[in-house]
Amino acid sequence: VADRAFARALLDGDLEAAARSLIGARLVRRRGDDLGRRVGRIVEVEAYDGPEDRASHSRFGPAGRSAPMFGPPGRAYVYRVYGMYTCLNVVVGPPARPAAVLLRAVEPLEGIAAIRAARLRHDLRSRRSTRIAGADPAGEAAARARAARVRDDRLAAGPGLICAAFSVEVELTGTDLCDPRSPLQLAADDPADEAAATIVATPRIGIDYAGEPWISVPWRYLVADSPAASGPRRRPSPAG
DNA sequence: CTACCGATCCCCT
DNA sequence: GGGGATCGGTAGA
Repeated sequence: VADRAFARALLDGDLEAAARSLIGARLVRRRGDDLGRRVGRIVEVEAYDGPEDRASHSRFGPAGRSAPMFGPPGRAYVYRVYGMYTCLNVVVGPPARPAAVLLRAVEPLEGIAAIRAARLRHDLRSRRSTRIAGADPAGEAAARARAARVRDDRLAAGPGLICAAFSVEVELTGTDLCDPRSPLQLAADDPADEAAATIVATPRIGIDYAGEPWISVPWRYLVADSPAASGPRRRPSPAG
């Protein structure tokens, strides 16, 4: 089944509308490493506006890592955070308004074995660098056991976890996510799908340094009650 | 449930 | 030299 193109025009207007248009869209990893095709549904995003938004990386100006935010909509802005994770943004708005939407959670749909393998690879790479060089078979076995217990719908339940699960590295910054030839791209949602999805808005996560009003503006959008959203979750609820 | 903590590295604030 | 658009673990109420 061919992916349906994601219309770039959806990203070129109002910031909130652009962010909401990404909820339900598909994130597709087509190639770029030895793992197979992976597809997931975007269920949680956050909007970051121009330099006046004191939580937005566009406040650093067009010369640094956030340069893609000052370019055309539909490209990726990828950066490393806290040393060991990466975050994936979709650039939105015209270049005159440097803004982006952070992808915060994705529900795996296809290629779940590959998604799980990519996450395990990331987990093992992270912990290997924390250990003295040499064998640590017990620790590695424990890491593998932990990874095996993660439910399918939690495999990309956070901005760092998306990038681990879809092999998004900083080298992919600037990639045109609306180009079907790209190794990482967006695709439209299933027309028979998403109709019943209720989107809720909350303040953004992890930006207390920005001060008000930026701490409180409700620019985090997520599918209500999605089991794949970020943050701690209990076991699957019996009645949905 | 809340709170805190460490890992790790690149960009700057 | 400071600190972060994270995450998983631990301790305690």
